[in-house]
Amino acid sequence: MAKEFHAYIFDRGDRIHVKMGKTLFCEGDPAQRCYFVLKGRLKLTKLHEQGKTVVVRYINPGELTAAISVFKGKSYPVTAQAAAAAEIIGWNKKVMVDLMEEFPQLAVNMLRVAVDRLDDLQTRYLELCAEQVEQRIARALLRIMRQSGLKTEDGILIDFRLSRQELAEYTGTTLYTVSRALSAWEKKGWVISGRERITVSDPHALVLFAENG
Amino acid sequence: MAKEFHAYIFDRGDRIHVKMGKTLFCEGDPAQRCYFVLKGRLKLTKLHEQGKTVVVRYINPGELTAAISVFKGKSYPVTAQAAAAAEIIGWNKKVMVDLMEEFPQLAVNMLRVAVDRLDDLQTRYLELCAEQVEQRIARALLRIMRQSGLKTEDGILIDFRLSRQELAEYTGTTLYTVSRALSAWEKKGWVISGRERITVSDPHALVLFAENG
DNA sequence: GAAAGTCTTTGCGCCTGCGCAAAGACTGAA
DNA sequence: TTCAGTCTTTGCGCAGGCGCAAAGACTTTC
Repeated sequence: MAKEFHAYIFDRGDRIHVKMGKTLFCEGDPAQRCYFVLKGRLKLTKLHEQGKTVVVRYINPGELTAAISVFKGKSYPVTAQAAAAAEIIGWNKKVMVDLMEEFPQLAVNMLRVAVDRLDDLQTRYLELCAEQVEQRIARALLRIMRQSGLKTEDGILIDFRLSRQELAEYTGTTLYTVSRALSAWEKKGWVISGRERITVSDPHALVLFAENG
Repeated sequence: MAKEFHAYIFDRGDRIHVKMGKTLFCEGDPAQRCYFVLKGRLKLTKLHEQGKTVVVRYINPGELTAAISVFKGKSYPVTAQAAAAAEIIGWNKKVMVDLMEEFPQLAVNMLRVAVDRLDDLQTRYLELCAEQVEQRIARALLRIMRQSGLKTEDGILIDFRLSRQELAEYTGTTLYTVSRALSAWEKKGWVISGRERITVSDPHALVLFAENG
C-alpha cells in the first residue's frame, strides 16, 4: 500500500484531540465511529455490575479501535478513555463502509486485528486462570513496557501515567497487592517506581520471575 | 443464502467423525484445516506452561472453528477435543481460500464470528476478574445450559458429559470447589447432579444467584 | 459379576490475597 | 507557597478458596 493510499484514507476521517483522562466513547453507546490512534494512548475498560472496573486493553499509536463494533453495527462493548493526551482520527460509519468497498484490503486488515486481539485475550485469560497474582502483575508490566517503553539511563520507563489502581484493573487484582509487589521489586532492584510512573530497571529478572513464579 | 449454496460448500469439504475424547487438532500445530460442527461438541483448551489446562470455549453444532487461524496462516492457538462424539466437516486451507474468493459473504461471516468470540471472551474476562468463584460457576453452568440444554421433567439437562474437572477448567477454579458448589446447590434444590451429568432444576434461582452473588 | 478405573465427595489445615485504615508523599492549582 | 486533592505505602486481621487425602459411587471391561 502506497503512502498516498494512507493519506487518502486519513483525509476522509476527522482529526480529534482527546485530553488525558477524557472519555472518547462509552460502553453501551451505539457504535457510530471508529478510531485510529496517531499519538497518545487509549485505555479500554469494561464495567462490572458490582462497580468494579477492568482494563481490557490499551490502544497504542498505530492501532485501530472500535472498527469491529461499527462494522457489526452494535453498541461499543467497552469504554475508551485517553491514558495520555491523544491525537486520533475518527471515521463515521458511512465513510468507513464506503472506504471498505473502495479498498477491500481494509476488511482483511480488520479481520487480522480481530484475530490478534482474540489471541491476546485468550492468552491473558489463561494467565488469569493459571497464574499467581504477582506473576500476572510482572507479565502485565512487561507487556506494557514492550509497547510503551522508553529507554533511559535507569532502565526502561513506561511513557505514560500508570497508577497502581490501573495496573490492578489490568491484572485482575487490587491496588494494595500491586503496591506491595512493586515495593518488593524495588527493594530487589528490578524496578524504580514513583507516583503513576514506573521504570523497569532489570527487565531480565522480571521476565524470569514472570515465567517461573 | 439458498440451500444449494450450503450444500455446495459442504460438498467441498470432508466429512469427519471424532469419537468422544479424541483430539481433532493440537495447540501449536500449523493450522491447515478449519472445521464446522454438524453434531456433537468440541472443547477448545489451552495449556499453561505449569501444566494447568483452561477451557477456552465449547463449539456447538452449527458453529465454525479454526477458520480464523487458517485464514491467518499461523498455528492453532488452542487444542480441540470432542466433548461428545462429533460429526464434522473439514476444509483444507486451499479449498477455504477458493471458497472465500467465490463467495465473499463467507469472509464477512468469519469476521462476525471473530467479533462474537471476542465479545464473549471479554465478558468472561470481566467476570473472572470481578466475581467470586461460586458466582462464576453459576454463570458458566447457565451459559452451557442455554447452549446445550435439553428439557426433561426434572429440569434442563446438559446433554453431554461434563465433569467437575472440566467445569473447573472452564471457570478458572478447582474441581473441589466446583464439587462443593454443586453439592450445596443440590441441597437447595437448584440442580440435580450425577457423574458427569448435571440437570438444572431451578434455573431462575441460579440466575438470581449468578447476578447478585 | 468382579475387578479395575475413573469421577466425586468432604473433612481439615493452610496460605494467598483482600480490604480497611491511617499516615505519608507527591502534584497541581490558586 | 500553601492547601486541597489524589496517589501510595504498610500494618493488621480475616476469609475465600486451594490442595491433600481417603473414602465412596458409578462405569466399563473382561
